[in-house]
Amino acid sequence: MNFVLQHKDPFTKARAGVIDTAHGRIQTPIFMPVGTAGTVKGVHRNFLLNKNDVNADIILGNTYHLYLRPGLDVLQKAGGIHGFSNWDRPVLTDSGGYQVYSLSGTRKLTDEGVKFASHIDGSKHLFSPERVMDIQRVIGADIIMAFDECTPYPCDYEYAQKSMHMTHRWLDRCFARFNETEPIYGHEQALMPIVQGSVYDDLRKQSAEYVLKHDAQGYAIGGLSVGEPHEDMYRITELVTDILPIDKPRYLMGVGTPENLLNAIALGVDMFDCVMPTRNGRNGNVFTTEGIINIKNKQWS
RNA sequence: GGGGGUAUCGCAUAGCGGCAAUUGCGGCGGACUGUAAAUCCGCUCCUUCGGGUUCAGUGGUUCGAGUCCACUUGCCCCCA
Repeated sequence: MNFVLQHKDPFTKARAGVIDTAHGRIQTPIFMPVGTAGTVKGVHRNFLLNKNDVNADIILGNTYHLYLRPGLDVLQKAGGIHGFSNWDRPVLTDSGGYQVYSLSGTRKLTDEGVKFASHIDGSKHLFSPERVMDIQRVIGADIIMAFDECTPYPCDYEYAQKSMHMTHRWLDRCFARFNETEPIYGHEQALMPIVQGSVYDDLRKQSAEYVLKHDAQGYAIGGLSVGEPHEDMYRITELVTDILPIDKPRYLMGVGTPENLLNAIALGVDMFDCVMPTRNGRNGNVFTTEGIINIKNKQWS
């Protein structure tokens, strides 16, 4: 994977660039539709591909969900996520770090990793940083994410700090495993670290500096858009993008609303993903220049 | 013509003597930020919040009837 920064906005920190992957080119800033289990819910494939429609340069998949269903055997036989989903453009897989947060009721967190009780059948599965790297090798996305803990909000300082250090140790283990393994399907995979530290400036600074010790091809900001005030989200985003290298893409995970996207782009973010358009779309919401409308309400039909 | 069944709040259903009355759908409103979400949460007879008026209609039994009885009406089934 290779990133070329093409333009910088003279008035804000916004940038435009190009990411090249084995499965094609991604123009940044980019919004990546979320296709958790290998398909973007509620959006027809043609609509996703057509030049005049979404024309998605890249979509997301999720390690936890794909691992549980269809499972690694099926994925490997299909030639990875690209074969399984019949999608030949780039794919990024989230590591399951978000599920550490969203499935907090059915998992056990230790330094070794996370023991999940499957939301499908209750079966137990240990996700360690090493295991998550191995799984993402089998899934075969072009960009894979480090295993982290997405901290909740609110999150007290002590917990945020402890969690951040654990995420850092996990990051080192992710890179160690990543570096001692090879892609399975012959195309390059890039591993992205994730900055944590909740809404605490000093932790975020520390985390942003820590992840840089790994020479990655892009850096992500996680643990935001989990219910914190927007001003916290923007302040932390700017604090982190100011530390991250100029010549590497920055990925703000889980963001967001149209307004969030524009503001974060102005703060120097290049990549985004969010379930909001697909989930809200399935629930009848449409974002318009006049505001949000609910097309399930009769007045719009 | 003879016999049997049935009627509940837009639709579909529950109800077997203490009921403003179950559930689903529909309708209306809201929520949703690295997807346990085509999900979830309200409201859905009227009300001046005290209460009022309801289960096809009319009458009856009963302290009390959507529930039991009689008749009327509508629909459904079977036999001619």
